[in-house]
This record gives sequence, structure tokens and C-alpha cells, in this order.
Amino acid sequence: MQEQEAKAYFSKELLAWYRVQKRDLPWRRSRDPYHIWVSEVMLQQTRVETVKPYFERFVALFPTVDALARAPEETVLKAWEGLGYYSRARNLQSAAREVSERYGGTVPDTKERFAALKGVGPYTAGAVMSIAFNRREPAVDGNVMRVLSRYFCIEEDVAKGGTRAMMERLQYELIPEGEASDFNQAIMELGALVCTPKSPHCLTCPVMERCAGRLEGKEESLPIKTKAKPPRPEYRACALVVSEDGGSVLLRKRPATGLLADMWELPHVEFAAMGWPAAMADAAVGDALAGWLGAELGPEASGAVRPAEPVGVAEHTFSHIHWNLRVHRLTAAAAEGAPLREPYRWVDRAGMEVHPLPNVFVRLLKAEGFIPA
DNA sequence: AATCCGGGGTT
DNA sequence: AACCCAGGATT
Repeated sequence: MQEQEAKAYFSKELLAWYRVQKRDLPWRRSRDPYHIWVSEVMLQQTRVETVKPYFERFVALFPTVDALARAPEETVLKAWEGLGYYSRARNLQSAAREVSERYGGTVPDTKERFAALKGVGPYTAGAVMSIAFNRREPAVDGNVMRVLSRYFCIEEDVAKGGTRAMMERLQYELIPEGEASDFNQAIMELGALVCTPKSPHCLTCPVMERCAGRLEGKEESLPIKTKAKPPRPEYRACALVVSEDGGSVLLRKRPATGLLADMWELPHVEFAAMGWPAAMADAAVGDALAGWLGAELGPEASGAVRPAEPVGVAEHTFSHIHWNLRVHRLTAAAAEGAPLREPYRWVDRAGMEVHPLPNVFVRLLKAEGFIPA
């Protein structure tokens, strides 16, 4: 049957190509399932080149499941600072604590047990089971969806759940006996190096001859995917309050759930939540922001917070929200000695080393000279 | 099935 | 300016 030949050809040629072309990546130098696990979580929605330095630092800081389990959450978040999707770090540590307590620190080698851990979905479960334990499990990520949809000319919407399930069955069939680890890495490697999203490099592809998508001239229009909604705009006023001596900055800790959970940040407030017009002039923003922050900090500080000067606009786009931050420098001299209400805190430069901040605020503090660039 | 959850590199 | 990246949790 022609279909079976196309599948056997794909598996054989891809595996041969991978043995020659595989990249030397930090997590490929380890056989430790914990290291493979950490790498897979970091690689969720994140590029290889971005992950490399984070992975090296993370496994140096937390070499074992038990070490990660014992660490303070803030230390883990600090090691994750700048990577994004911070719930990955919190879930990974939560899962490490479960593995430490329930399995004595040994990563479970069955899909059922491993997949039950926090932050481990169908992809990560399949990836760690196949790569670390060579178990025959599919691991369908964006690369696999793209490669399979092109090679087999599958025109289903890859954003649909049913398409993913179909891809998992297909990938399972393609795994050569005893080759799950290399094969799953090979198909992802092909997607990353050759079968790229735009303008795939078909002339260097090991399975070009029998690629149905290319033979149909559809290699650039596949995979078919419904496009995401554009992020909604949020207009916010943001306070940069540096202490009189210039040594500390006013930060606050975010709530334990939702956007940027448990991270630290400069105080800010949404215009719409305060009934302020989005087009408010700088002077008015400074006054309104000072009034708001004074009330936030409590009766002792109320009235002590004063506007100083507009700093400018900082913009930051999340996948679903676009922040437009009107940043103002404020003074709060009279409030510096008074006790601060939760979740606010004065943080000095040494303290910045242990408080995890989203990149948008790190950039802001560097631009304003509070953190060395 | 939608929506929420970061940040940045490619084209 | 899109697009999308070795996705998962929540609703």
C-alpha cells in the first residue's frame, strides 16, 4: 500500500537525517529525566536559543528534583525571570515537591503517573516519556503539527482539538520500533531547522521526494490554522517612586493567581478602573496617580505622595493584552519611614537580586538608571 | 471550545 | 505588522 510506503520512507529517512544533523543542545548532554523534564517545560512556547542560558543556570541552581523541591518559590521565580509564562515555574516546583514526597525524588517512568503532575500536559508527558525513557509515546507540538500536515497534506485546522488527536495517532504509527527517543526529537528538529513556518527549506529536506504538501504546491499554505484574536488594549498609569536617598524603589507583589502571579512590579492602575479618560494630559495623570497611590499606601502616607515628572510611555504586549503604561516619577518622602501596607515594599538594589520582576519593569528600571544596564 | 497565561525572534 | 515558538490550566 502506497500510504504505508510513504510512512516507512518518512520514518527511515528522517531518522537517518537526524543522526547526522542533530544539534548539540545542553539537555541532550544529559540522560537525567529531571533535566529532560526541565528543558521540556522551558521549551513550551519558547525558542531553543532563548532557553539555553536559562536551562544551564536552572540545573546549576537546582541540580535535582529534591533541590528544586526545597528551594523558596521566590528563588525559582527569580531563576525564571524573563522567560515568561511564570505559572510554568510554579507548577514545575509544585510537581517537584510531589515527586520528592511521593516518589522519593525519582521522576516517574510511566505516562499515567508523570502526566498527573502539575504543568505536565499531553505534549510534555509524551516528550519526557519518549526522550528520557524511550517509551513509544507521541509528543505533538507545533513542529510536529506543521511537519505532518505538510508531509501528509492534512488540511484540517490544527487549532482544533480533534486534529491534534489525529496527529498523535499518526505520529505513534510513525515511530520505528525502539526508536521513540530519537524519532520524536528528529521530527521536532526537522520542524525547527528545515520545515519552518514560512518559506520551508524543501531543497534540503530529507523527505522532500514524497512530501504530499510540496507535491501539491501547498508547502507554504500549510498548516491551516485559525488566527488568534488581537490583544485588547489597557491604558495604565505607573508610578516610579525612588526614595529620597535614591537607594530604594517602591514595589508591590502581585496576587498569587492570574497574570504574572507572585511576581513583583512597579505600582500601576488601569485608567478605566478609576474612571480616568484614556487621553488625560500628563500633568493630570501625575496628580491622579499620586492621589491614587497615597490612598493605596494607607492613611500615614496619604497626601505624602506627590507628582514629580512624567517619564514617558512603556508598552508591553502579552498574548491577549497590550499594556500602555504612562510612567510618572513620584516622590513620597514623608512616607518612607512609615510602615507600608501589603503588598507594597521598599526594595534596595541588593533586594532587586531576589525579587522577580517581569521584563517590562526590568527594562524600565534599567532605562531610569535604578538597575545597571 | 475559548480564553488566559510572557516574551521575543523571523519574515 | 504578522506570525508563532519543543503548551497547559481554567472555564
